[in-house]
Amino acid sequence: MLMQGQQAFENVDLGVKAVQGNSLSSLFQMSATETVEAGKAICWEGDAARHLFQITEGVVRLHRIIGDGRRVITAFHFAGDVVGSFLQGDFLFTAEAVTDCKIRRLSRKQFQEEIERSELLRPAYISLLCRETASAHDQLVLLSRKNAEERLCTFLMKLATRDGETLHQGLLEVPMSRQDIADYLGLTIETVSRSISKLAQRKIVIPDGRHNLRIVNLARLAQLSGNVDDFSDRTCHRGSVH
Amino acid sequence: MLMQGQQAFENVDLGVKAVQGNSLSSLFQMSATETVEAGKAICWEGDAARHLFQITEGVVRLHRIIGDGRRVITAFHFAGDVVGSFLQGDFLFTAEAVTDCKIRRLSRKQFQEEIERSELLRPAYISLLCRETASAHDQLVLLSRKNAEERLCTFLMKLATRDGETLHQGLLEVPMSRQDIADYLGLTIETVSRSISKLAQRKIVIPDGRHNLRIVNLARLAQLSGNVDDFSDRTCHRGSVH
DNA sequence: CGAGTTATTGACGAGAGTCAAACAACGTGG
DNA sequence: CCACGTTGTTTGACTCTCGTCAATAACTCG
Repeated sequence: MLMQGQQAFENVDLGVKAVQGNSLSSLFQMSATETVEAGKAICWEGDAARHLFQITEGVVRLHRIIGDGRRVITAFHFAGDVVGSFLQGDFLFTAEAVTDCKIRRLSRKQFQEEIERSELLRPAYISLLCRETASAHDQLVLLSRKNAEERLCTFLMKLATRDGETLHQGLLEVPMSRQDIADYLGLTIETVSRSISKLAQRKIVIPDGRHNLRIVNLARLAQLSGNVDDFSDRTCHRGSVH
Repeated sequence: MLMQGQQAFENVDLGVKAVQGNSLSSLFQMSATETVEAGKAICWEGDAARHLFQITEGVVRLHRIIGDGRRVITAFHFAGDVVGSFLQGDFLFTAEAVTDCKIRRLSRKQFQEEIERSELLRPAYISLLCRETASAHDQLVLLSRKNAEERLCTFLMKLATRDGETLHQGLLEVPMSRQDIADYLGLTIETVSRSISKLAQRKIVIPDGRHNLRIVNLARLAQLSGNVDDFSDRTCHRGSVH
């Protein structure tokens, strides 16, 4: 669901986090960069989806609210990702900045015209849609059949191995709050917290403040994620933290 | 995730269940019809996805197996639906016939060429992909935050209100087994069974054999499905049993 | 440094899973 | 057409994971 853009990236690291490279990115190049403060919304569920967004910096969460206020985070998106690619009418989610973000905006009309026009962009767009769907299916599996620990490990694995993420001595930044993680994994904040504590006890990770985790044993984390052939090819090319 | 094809359908009821109408269907017209016995596989997870399929008759389930044999059904597909639209490399699921089926097959290569060629088919295809993703997100919400009863009611609602389904005096055919339903809803067979029994006690549905349910109180079912504005527009145009 | 927020930990309970037995539906063959 | 075996479903008793509620601790920011 996220990192969608990234498999196609050339990802030349430009010192800072590299963002360019995805051919769809070129569409957003000419748009002005907007700044979104952490916690602020980018768009609202139910509103007409008149724009798509590309994140050039920061992390964004997409969520839906059901009935009595239960919140579901359907995806996290990172620098380089496009938000709203699969919308046809209204926004099906509210997008909010997890951290301070920089984004670019493109009208859906223009986006569609450009896609229609360009023989090059079209396959890139279709490919993106396909990967979004595939990612959503991965998340279905997680929510359907994995226990709390497996969910958390899957999440951390994806964060740790996502393109554009480089772990310096295993240090992983986790920008989202426990509540965000819980709502993404279909758990409660307490269960997320306990699961992290258990991993810490077993010396698989070492928490460092709220938003940093030192990954001591990535291989073990992969095993615990409950994926069939953990940490082999699959974990990599299936990619997406989504 | 499923019924994807159907929103675009004109769905003229031809006495039997109508299947034609979706513009993508035209692609499969020239292919020979194959017969697949109930329980038999149409394609396997991990194999190269060389074909797409259209179901012309019957019901199909898509599933993935995780680690120690846990099965997740990611979607059910019905007559008119296209299976495999969002694949790029390998099949990400095994497709099996729930009932005896008739299907048509089209090579992915040819499909892609035709899509590229036709100004008409392309938006239809993109639209299909978008709806697949949107449907997957609906299922994320279900698996993430709904309890057993809500899951079951959501499922029955979608079955009952899906395009191409006409309830005669509330009689709903449920072709899939309890195990299928359980694996689709992220529950066990026992929990599904108990949930149905409870709905029956409350006279909301009346079971009739294994594969029939008389829906006595559709409105109540909608309320219990835990969707915000149940049974109003949303339930309908969001559609998809998926 | 201190108020407010976010995270951790513990005690407890509920909802769904597990195991096992009884039961109903279906298909086959006599 | 009915007996019988097979398979799928229902129901009950029990267990366990995760959710709930509540208290404490850690971080953040003015």
